[in-house]
Amino acid sequence: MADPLAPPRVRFAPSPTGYLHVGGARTALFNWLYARQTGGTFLLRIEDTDKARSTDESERAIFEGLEWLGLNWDEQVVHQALGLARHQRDANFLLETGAAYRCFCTPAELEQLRKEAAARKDSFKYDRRCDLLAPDEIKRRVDAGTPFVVRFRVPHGETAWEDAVHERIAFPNKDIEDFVILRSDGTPIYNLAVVSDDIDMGITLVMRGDDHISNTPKQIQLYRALGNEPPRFAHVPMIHGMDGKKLSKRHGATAVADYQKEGILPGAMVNFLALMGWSPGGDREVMSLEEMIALFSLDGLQKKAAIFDTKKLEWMNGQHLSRITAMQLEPRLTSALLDAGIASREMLISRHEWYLGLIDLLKVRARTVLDMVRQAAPFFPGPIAFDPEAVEKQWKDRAASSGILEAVRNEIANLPSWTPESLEAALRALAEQRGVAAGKIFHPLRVALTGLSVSPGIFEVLIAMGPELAAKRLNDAIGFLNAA
RNA sequence: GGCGGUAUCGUCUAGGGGACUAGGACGGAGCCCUCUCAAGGCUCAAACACGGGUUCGAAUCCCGUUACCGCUACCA
Repeated sequence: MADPLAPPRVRFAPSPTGYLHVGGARTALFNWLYARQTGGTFLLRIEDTDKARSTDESERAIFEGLEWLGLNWDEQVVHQALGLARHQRDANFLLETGAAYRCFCTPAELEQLRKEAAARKDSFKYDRRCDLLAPDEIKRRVDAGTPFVVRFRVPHGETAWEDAVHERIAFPNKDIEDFVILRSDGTPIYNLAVVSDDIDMGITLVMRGDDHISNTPKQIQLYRALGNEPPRFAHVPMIHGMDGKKLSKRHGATAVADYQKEGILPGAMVNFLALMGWSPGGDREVMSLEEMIALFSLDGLQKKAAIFDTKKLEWMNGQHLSRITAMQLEPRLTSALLDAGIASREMLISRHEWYLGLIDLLKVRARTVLDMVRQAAPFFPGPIAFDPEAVEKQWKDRAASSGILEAVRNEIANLPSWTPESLEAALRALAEQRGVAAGKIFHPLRVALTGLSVSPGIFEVLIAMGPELAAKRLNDAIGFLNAA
């Protein structure tokens, strides 16, 4: 920590080897919230030193995921691979200062040593044999072009730090082996690259998953050997699946893009993610991004892994759906509607007021925007399917149902005014006239209009549909019933 | 195996020595509202892993045990 008063600099450092995972998104979110609250800087670094696994597509997926969530980063994106020269310089510096040494052991030899240790039921730790090589022997091998890796010589003692979420964590150095920092091909290993980059980027707080706890003592040693004070560390808990294991594809969707496709709002996703491992205290749950920025605190970070519960995510989404305005929701629903082929852009533009009203009608009882798409279909001209269960339940007696629908069609066709009140009055009167409960009219009518047994209030449905479409839906239903 | 981490309702969590008969939320059960479904309101079931300390007093502090998780690569 160079200057405790300087604004913090934090980073999110994913490796581009897949999609943006919800766990990664959550780590990014915490860093982002911290930076935004403190007036600090949030940086993005792509850890692409593993050429074999890194792809441009995954890098794009990470950008798109973060953008969708609204987690904008400051400054230029850093690509770790571009720091190669500096990584090598740092490794050489450590070699020169004697903090590191060359190791000529081949992977095969190492493998053999591991096997032997396993046979003895010992835990393997590199025995430093190459550190014992005489200087002229080392020179001879280097001159002969023998490949070598660079290993960091872990000093005696203990490495400890005050973690922002765990308090003090300490490792006896004897348990840390002399780890490799530079491969025989001259490329850096993770721990070196991370420390070199974090120093270079001026990172003051490293907030990351707690699966990095055991890397931390190695990194602290590197900071010191490189002549730098280590930053603060905050190790946040993992996110697990419902079975308590690390969240993976087996648990269903783990990519934030999957939730985007399923119609989760970014605000809800971020809100839900924030609550996995963080609590503002009290009973606060549904929050906007702004509220979270204001409330965020390292003190509220949880130590325990959280289990990803999609049920609660959906509930959260429902909450955000009901708080958001039709206007705010419009762009997201529009693209979903277009994708589903339910409406055309022209249709939505030409009846904009009506469209906004429809959104208000639907969003109350939807949990995702995909729910809304499903519920929106009947309000557009395309044909609808009659849900078999709804038919079974509400149109049990086909002839009678058909009769009711015809009566309704005639009744509302001649209505002088087309308002919720006039429609309700007319339909209730019809029920009375036929000597049946109002529900006996409303329910079959709902199936006729929407094909479903679930919809907004029936009069609102009629209004939103308008006389023309409603008549068409009724005729279709009557035709369906008479044909059967 | 070694090392490290964690442990409050099924799940997310509040709690930071007395206010705890352990609070809220999701999910579950039920009731109310009601043309259906949501939303909303109300009610119920549901937890301090175990064992020792420390203390007048422990969910809260300490130590063990157990369970779970992570790391243990020339991956990140």
